[in-house]
Amino acid sequence: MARPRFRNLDKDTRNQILETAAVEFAARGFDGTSLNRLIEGLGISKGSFYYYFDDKADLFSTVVDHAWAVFLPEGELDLAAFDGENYWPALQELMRQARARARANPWVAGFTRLIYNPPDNPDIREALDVLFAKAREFQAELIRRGQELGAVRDDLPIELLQSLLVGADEAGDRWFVDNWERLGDDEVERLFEEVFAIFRRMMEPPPG
Amino acid sequence: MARPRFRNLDKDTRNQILETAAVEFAARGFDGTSLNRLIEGLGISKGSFYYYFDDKADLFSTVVDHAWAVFLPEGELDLAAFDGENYWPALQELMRQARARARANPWVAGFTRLIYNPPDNPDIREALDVLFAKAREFQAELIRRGQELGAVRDDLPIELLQSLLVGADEAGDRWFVDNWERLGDDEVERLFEEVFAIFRRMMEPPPG
DNA sequence: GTTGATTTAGACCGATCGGTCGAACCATCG
DNA sequence: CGATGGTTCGACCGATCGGTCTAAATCAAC
Repeated sequence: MARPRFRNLDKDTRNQILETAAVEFAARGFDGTSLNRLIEGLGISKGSFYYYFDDKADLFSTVVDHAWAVFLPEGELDLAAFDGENYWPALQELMRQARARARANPWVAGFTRLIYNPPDNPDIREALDVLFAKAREFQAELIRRGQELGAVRDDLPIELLQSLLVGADEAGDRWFVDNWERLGDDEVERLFEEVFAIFRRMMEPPPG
Repeated sequence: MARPRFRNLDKDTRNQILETAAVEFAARGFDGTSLNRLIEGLGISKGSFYYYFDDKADLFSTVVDHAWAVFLPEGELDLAAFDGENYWPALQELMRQARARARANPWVAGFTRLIYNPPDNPDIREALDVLFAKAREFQAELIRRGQELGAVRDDLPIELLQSLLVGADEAGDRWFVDNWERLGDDEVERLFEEVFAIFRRMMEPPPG
């Protein structure tokens, strides 16, 4: 994690550093991101960078925390408030917000892909593992709550169902982000409802 | 593409080079793969490597062609033979074979992810673009044939439906490959049929 | 203005990268 | 045997990498 003095910088400066680094890490991965080019792009010197961060891995860890804050839905999530009546609408609203965040921070989608090709550096692997374990647990809680309510099928290994859903969801996110401008908000909303209906049919107990 | 003399090598030697390179490229990407370490692992010298390949990009292109051969189903695919009766069983069989290939060549799954973080090298970008354009077109043809037969819904942009399906399919592939050993062939087959039923419900016109 | 702590700057380091090149090796000829 | 053409080898090159370090700039307190 960044040295304490990092907090002394302007909030804008801190944000610019973390966002720029996040975009670069998301696009090129940890090893693929050049620290030299990054700080040159930011207009800060090497000495300054190492004054605020221990090393490249330290910057990455800080960015991971930043990414997690963006990934999480706003406000606390009260699973107990989900009941048989509102489970599907509440889930749909969560996904709608997630899609909005994905559009506002397109690098987050790139970040999620880092887990598949982790670098050798063990600190980085651990930071990614922790991040994605949290994300997976969050998704799994939503699914399990649906199973408790009888809304979601429980005849498949939950990891399998979760994999299918997350895979489809990430692909859908990508498609919506890529085509949002062309389609306009209304068409996106209409298609999003269709897509959510597909997700719901994936999750519900199969007919027959 | 590799120099013509590459064909003079034993088929085993050629395969070992291409498979080892494929695994490495799939795991670390183009830029992340070290040519020095690769040839050291293969036990060949730098001089020998450059005797058969123009450069690293040339090796990559050759590997891409190799990957495409593995990705494609065996034998020719006759879309006209798909009719309303056998569309779903035929599609299921195609997916079953794809899953078997994914298990036998796990690096192919890693290869498909390269498209999301392409390196700067324009030759590599083009090789990847061509490869994935072929793959997408192949998938799209299957979907369009289903639409002609009235089996598959056509009220969504086909690229959206295709994205969702491919995203879920790749995630499912990954899960099956990771858990195959633990589950055994029979359980994998049972779960695969459940998963295909999910894909079918994603593709069919929605009820109601 | 002087002092001392904080912050910035960039020259420099060893390691590794992809790629070049000339020498050596080796089989097949006359 | 020597000559020849195909093949292998590894030292070497410039570029770039992440990281170190010292000196200068800046700021606050008196």
